[in-house]
Amino acid sequence: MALQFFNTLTRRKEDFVPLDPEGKKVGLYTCGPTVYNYAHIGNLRAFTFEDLLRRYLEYKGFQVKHVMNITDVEDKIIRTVRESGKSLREVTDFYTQEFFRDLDTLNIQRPHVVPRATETIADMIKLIETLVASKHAYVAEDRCVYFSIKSFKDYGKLAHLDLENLQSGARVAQDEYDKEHAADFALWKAWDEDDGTVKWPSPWGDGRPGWHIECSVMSMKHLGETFDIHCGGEDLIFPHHEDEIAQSEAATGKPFVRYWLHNAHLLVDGKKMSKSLGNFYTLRDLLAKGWTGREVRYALISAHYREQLNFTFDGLQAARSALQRIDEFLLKLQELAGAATHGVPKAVVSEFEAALDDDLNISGALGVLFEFVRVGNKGTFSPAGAADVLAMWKKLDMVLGFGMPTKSEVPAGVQQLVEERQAARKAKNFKRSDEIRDQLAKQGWVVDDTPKGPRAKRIG
RNA sequence: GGCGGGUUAGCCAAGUGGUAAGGCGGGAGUCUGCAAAACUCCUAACGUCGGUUCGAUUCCGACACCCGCCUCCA
Repeated sequence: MALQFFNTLTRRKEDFVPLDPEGKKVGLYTCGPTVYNYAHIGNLRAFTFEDLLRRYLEYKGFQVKHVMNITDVEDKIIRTVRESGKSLREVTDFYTQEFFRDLDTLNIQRPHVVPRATETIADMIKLIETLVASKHAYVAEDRCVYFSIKSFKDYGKLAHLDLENLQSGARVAQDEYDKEHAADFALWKAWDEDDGTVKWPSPWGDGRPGWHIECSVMSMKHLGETFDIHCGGEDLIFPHHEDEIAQSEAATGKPFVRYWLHNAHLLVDGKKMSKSLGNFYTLRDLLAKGWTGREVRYALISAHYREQLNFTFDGLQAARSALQRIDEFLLKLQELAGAATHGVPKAVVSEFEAALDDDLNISGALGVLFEFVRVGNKGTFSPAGAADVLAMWKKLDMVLGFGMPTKSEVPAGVQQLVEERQAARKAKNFKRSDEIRDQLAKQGWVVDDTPKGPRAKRIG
């Protein structure tokens, strides 16, 4: 079966065929963070989904050029700047760095190009000038430049909205009476006092770019006027991505993006994450509670990206146990030298791929792997067979990013106690052996007595 | 009000017009001095009411409940 993605634009699954005539290169743009605070696990779900997408594309042999923006000028950032007394750059540099640290913790691959909004302002002004010249945009009384949605006949094609419905339901900010249409959106925001020192010169006076224009400009700059895939959370469908389409296509006259992929949000304990409910978590919160990056990665990645994910600590515990099951299997293979050859069933790889080909059905793919683990645990492997399986798993892990387990290094002191305990057991001095076990536990080590002798493992 | 998604065992979560993967949990067993870990086996499910059909959890239509977007938001 061909690789298929659910395209928000058409609301159906479509075969994925890249723009590249040779079918090799893929342009991927993922909406990046607004760097005014630490990322929360809801944000990180989007980035783990996008990581799975990119890894699978690469696994399938595509050459992916992955671009992700950093939004480093925006209302909330300006507020943080004002309140902290720091410079814009100090604030955004700090949270950008922390953001990438989170990505590393979750083993998310870094994008190839990470443009910052504030470094792309000249290009944004150029695009806005084009839109003003072609009457798709106008300068209002308030000195802001707005995009005129009436000038773009396809407006609403992504979100499946029409203009009348937009007006009836939407709350319209009171200070937006300068606009010709309530849903017209700012391309350029005129400076006001609250902005402090945050401003750039433009043909329309000092100010700063609107949010939507950033993504249009940064994506087209690095991927071309039409590119393959654009991702983001489902909340971005409207207005953000709708507006990107409008301004980009109005400016270039070409289709902007071919496949739009959006991930559903996550809930925590069945409720929308919010600070007031006390169910708001950043990655560092979870790390502080003793969870690891890969456990969080597993929990975030193991449900289909278009389904709402209910994040719970029970779920994290399930992720931990599931990973332990995988680790035990792989560690066993690493140590094993059995009699019969088992070999790698070809079906595993093809079924794994078939699941992911179907709009990244990760649950199905993991199901295939666990099925294999169960069958594999029953069989025995020759050294060559075990090596084959490990090689296969390593390849599949390019997609999953869980990493291969390694035996924990046992310090000499610990190893000595383990041996002492084993000697005591041999001598049937169980009182002594249990004492040593307690002693090891205090040092953070647990001993498993396997048929092949004791094995020390670090706790946690 | 408009647009969209969901409802599968105790929990999480795939999928299918012919009674349904997987993970976690639970139970039993193997192993062990006892444990622990591991492994094996077992366990249990398609919101309600209609319709189409030889047959529906799967298609269609209602209903109920949940959730998202429509406003900064992954």
